[in-house]
Amino acid sequence: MNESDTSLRDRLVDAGVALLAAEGPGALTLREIARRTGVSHGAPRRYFPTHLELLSAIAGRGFADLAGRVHGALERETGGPRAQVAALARTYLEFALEHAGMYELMFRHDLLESGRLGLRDTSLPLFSLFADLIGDAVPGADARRAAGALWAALHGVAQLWRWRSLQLATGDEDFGPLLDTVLAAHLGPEGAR
Amino acid sequence: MNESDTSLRDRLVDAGVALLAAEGPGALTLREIARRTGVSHGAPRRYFPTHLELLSAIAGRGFADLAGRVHGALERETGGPRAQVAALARTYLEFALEHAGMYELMFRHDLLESGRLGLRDTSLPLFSLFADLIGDAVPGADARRAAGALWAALHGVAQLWRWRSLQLATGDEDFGPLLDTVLAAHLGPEGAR
DNA sequence: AACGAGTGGTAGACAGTGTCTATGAACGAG
DNA sequence: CTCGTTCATAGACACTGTCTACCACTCGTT
Repeated sequence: MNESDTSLRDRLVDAGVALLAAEGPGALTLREIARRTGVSHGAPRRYFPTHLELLSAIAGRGFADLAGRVHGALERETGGPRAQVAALARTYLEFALEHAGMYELMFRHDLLESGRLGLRDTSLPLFSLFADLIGDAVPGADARRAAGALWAALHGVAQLWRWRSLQLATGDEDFGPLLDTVLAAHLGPEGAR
Repeated sequence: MNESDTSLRDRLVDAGVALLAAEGPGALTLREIARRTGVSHGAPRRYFPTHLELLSAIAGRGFADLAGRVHGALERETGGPRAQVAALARTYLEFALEHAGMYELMFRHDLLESGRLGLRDTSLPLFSLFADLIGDAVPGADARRAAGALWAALHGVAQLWRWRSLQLATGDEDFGPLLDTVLAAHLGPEGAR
């Protein structure tokens, strides 16, 4: 038995992540995940008493992944706060678009037990980091409010872009110009500090 | 028979809208809608061959309702383009928060047959109107892009606010200040024109 | 060494879902 | 009167999430 050296719990989440990437959140049936893991449909119940908890564990992988990418991008970008915010924003958007299914799941609060399971513990510190950067990048403003506004804008772009509404509305085919517009609006024009 | 003078088609959508307001998108089962309309579970099929089409018809009511409110708000507000954009934004957000279930459904593209069914015919003109206003309010910018950015921000605020993430992040309990932040970012500070 | 208790997974049942199909009632046109 | 057409009913099917009874296995205790 060389595949049970990783626990069934992890293998279920692995299968879920793969299935999510391949077919989207709608395909994340409990039974299909069990099937792909090679166990019976009742097996997941021992580790995830309910479907929501399994989905939440899968989404947790997404939050951790996103946090890792953001931190990586911030370490790579050393051009001052404004450039760091821009890098963070671009990373966030790229994640949302490249991992569309995962991103969708992460914000389907009806599928996740929102309160529990460290989602808060993963994304709140990330937001605080974001707010600190914004505070440095645009010194005058209320940092938390400004960060909330920019985050909302990014989330909105991610969502509406994936649904192709923004391409239709703006005529763009790349999200770069729109992202620049958003950043300029929230951080001031590019040259400023 | 005094309730069949409105067609079954309309009664189904009515029941769906009511159910949506009462219990959210998850409760919008074909069979439950049929039950509440007082017909068998197979009856809707004649008017809505698939579940998605019924849901799309329900969402269509939402788009029409939103468009009506926006036009009403614009007629009521006569203080120039910037004030009109602000009124539109506030109306949009209030709709999203007061009709949370409907708004959620309207942007669940996995439940709607996005292309078809005049959603495009309802919301694209609305967006063009929006872009024109923006063009008047902030004359320098690319109107479509600026409108797209602001729309995305509004959508993001609506979504994250409902999910209570923004309250948690900003500490606010009313979305007013955050909305002002968003508007100031995209339209310039309040006094300007 | 033998046993009893957990642990971890199986398999079947149940109510509920969306879709499909066969059936039947009502009704207007010829 | 009869034939078609329209509209709704009812049952079946495969599938879902949850629940429960069962069983194989391991491990610590006596």
